[in-house]
Amino acid sequence: MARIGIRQVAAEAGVSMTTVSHVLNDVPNAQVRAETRERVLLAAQRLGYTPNRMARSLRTRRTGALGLISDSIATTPYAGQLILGAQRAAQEHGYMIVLFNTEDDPVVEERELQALTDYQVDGVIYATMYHRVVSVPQALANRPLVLLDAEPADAQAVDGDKGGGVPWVVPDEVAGGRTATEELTANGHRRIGFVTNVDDVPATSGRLQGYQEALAAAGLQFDPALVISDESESWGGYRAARFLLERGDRPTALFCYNDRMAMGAYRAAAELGLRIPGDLSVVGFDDQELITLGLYPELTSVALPHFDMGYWAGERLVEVLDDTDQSAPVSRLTMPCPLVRRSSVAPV
Amino acid sequence: MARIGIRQVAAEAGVSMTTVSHVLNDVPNAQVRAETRERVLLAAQRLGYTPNRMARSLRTRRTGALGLISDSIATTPYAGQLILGAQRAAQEHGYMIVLFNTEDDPVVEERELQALTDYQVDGVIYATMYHRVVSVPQALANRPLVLLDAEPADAQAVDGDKGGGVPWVVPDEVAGGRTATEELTANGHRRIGFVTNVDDVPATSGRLQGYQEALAAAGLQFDPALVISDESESWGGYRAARFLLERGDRPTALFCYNDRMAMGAYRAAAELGLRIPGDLSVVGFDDQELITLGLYPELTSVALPHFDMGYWAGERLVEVLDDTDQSAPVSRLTMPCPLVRRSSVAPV
DNA sequence: ACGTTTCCCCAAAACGTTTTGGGTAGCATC
DNA sequence: GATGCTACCCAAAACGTTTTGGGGAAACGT
Repeated sequence: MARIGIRQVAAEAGVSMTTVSHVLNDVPNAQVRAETRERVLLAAQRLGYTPNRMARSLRTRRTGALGLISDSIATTPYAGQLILGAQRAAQEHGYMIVLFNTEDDPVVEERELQALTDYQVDGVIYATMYHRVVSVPQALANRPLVLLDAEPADAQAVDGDKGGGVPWVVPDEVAGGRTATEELTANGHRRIGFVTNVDDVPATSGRLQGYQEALAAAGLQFDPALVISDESESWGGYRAARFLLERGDRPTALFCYNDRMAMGAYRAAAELGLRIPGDLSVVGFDDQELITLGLYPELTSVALPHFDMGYWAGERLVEVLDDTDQSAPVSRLTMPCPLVRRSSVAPV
Repeated sequence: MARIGIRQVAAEAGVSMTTVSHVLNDVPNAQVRAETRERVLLAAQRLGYTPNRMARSLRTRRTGALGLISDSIATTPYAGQLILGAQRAAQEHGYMIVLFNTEDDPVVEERELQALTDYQVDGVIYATMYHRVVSVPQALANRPLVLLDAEPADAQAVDGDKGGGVPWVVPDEVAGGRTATEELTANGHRRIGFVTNVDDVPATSGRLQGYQEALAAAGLQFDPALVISDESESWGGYRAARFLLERGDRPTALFCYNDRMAMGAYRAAAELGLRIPGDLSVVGFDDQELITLGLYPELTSVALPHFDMGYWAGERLVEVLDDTDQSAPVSRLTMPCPLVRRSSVAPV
C-alpha cells in the first residue's frame, strides 16, 4: 500500500496535482469550477488523504510550530494552565506547541534558544511563571514573539496599547489588589492589614497599589503600619500576621499577598484564638486550590488568569504570523484577576 | 544573502553534496578521506551551516518530534515536572516535545490524537497525571509509545519486566506506602492510623498494601479499624483524622494518603489540642511544597518522582526509536518514592 | 471574423536534504 | 594483460508538496 499523496488524489479525481493543491488549500485567486472542486474533495476524502506536513513545510518555509519557552516550568503549579491555554489557542489555529525550558539557567537558555531556532519554529512564546520583567534575548530579537506572564524590561512598548514592540500579557496586579481589598471594605472593614513579601516584582508593587487605591476609594486613610513585608513566603505569612494581630488595635481583616502567606495567617489567627471569618476576615491571592480548598474555612482568593493569558498569547502569536489584518493590533494586555469568594470573609 | 545549504557547503569545500551529507551525518559505511572530511567540516563551520530540518524530514520520514499527550495538565501541580523530565530527555537526544492535551474529554482526545498523527510525530508519550490505568487508544496502537505515570489496562505486558507490550513507568506506590509507614514504626509508633480516600486507583491500594507490609515487618497487627477512607480529599483528611483521634485508644501517628489529607489531619489535631509531632506524628504523600512547607510543623512526606518518570519515559521512547540495541529492553518500571523528612514525625 | 478577456486547468520547477547506483583510479592477483 | 578488489567520490533521483508561468477554450466586444 503506497502512501497516498496529492498525486494519487489527482489521479483519482482526474485532475492535476496543481488543481488538487488549489482546492485543498483553497488558495485565494485560483479558479476552479465548483464541480471539479467537489470531485477533488470527494476523491481526497475517499482515499483518506492527509497532507504531508514536512513536504508542505519544505515548500512554504513554515513549520506550523510555535516554540514555548519558559523559565521554571517544574517549580510552579500554574505551569499547566499557562501551557494549556497556549496549546489550545495554537491547536485551534492549526499550530502545534513545542516545548523548551530555560530552568532559569543562562547556559540552558542558550542551548534551548539554539534548539528553538534550528527546529525552525514559526514564532515563539517567551513565558515566565511569576510575572517577571525580562529583557528579551538577542536570539529572539527579530522573530515573531510574544511575552507571556512577563513584561519587557525596555519600556519602549509601554507607552500605548498599540503597535510597536513585542506583545505581552500579564495579570492586572493592581486591579487584583483592588478587588481583594474592596471585598473587605465592602464588608465594612476599616482596619485592613496587608501581608506581603519583600520581592521587587510587579506583583508586590502592583498589589500594594491596588490595596491603597481601594482604601482611598472607601475613604480610608492608608496606614503604613498595617502593611508588613516579610522575606520568607513560608514563614512570612505567619510572622507578619502574628505581628499585626497582637497589636492592641488589631486589624479586622487581612489581605495576603498570596495563598501561601494566607496559610500562615490562618495559623497565626488560630494560635491567638481568633476565628475566621468571625473575628478576622482573610483574602488571599493566586487561588491555588491546594491551599484555598484545604484551609478551613475555605479561603477567598483572587485568581490569576493563567489559562486566559496563555490562550491570549497563543492567539496573539498566530495573529502576527497569519497576519490577517495588518491593522495595528493591541500589543499589551493586563488581564483582570477575578475574585473567587469562599468562606473567609464576613462583615465586620 | 541566499540561505546557505548543503549545496553551498559542497561548493565551498569543493566536493559533492553527497559527500557533505555523508560527513555531516557521518553515515556508517561511507568512505571519505580524513582530509576531505576536515575540509567539509571546516567549510560547514565557516559558512555557519545549519541543516534544514524539513528537507531532512521529508527525505528520512522522521520529524524528530515526540508527542506528549496528557490528560489533565492544567489541574495538577505536578504537570510541570513530568513534562520537564520528558523534555529534557528528548532535548538531550535531539528530539523536541510537542504538546497535546485530552482534558479528560473523549471528544478532545479524539481531536488531539488526530492532530498528533497528522503532525507526524515519531513517537508518543501518553501521560496521565495521577497514575491511572488506561486502555491505550486505538489510534496509538501501532506506534512507538510509552506510558507515563499510567499503566495499561490489559495486563498483557505485566508478566515481566522485559519485551512485549508498551513500556510504562509509574511510582512504586507500595514501596512508598511502606517507606512512609516504616518511618513511623522506626520511631516507635505502634498504633498508626491510615487516612485514605475511596478512589479505586493503584495509588490507594498500593499505599495501603505498603502500610500493611510495613506493619507486618515491624511485628504489628493490622487493625482495619485504623484505616479510614473518605470520599472527599478536601474534607476527608479532617473528618477521618478527627474520627480516629477522638477514640479512646487514639493512634499516635497518622499516615495520610496525600498531603492534602494531611492538611486536614493537622486541623483535626489542632482542634483536639494535640501537638504535632509531640502528641501525634504525621506523614503525608506527594510532597507538594505548597502544603508541606506551608504547614507547621513542616510536613514529612513521600515524594513522587515526577521528573524522573518523565525523564525515563523520554529516554525509553528515543531508545525505541533509535533502536540502538535490539536487546529486549526493560519495558516496565516502578520508580521509588523517596521520603523527605521534615518536622512532623517524632519518637512516640 | 477577429482580437481580447475570462475561466478553468496543467506541466514542470522548486524547496533542501538523503539515498541510490554507480564511476574512477590505483593496486594487487591471476 | 585482463580481472578483481578497495578506497574514495559523484550525478541524479527521490521525498510530497506549493508555486510559477503559461495554455486552451469559451465568451465577449467590435
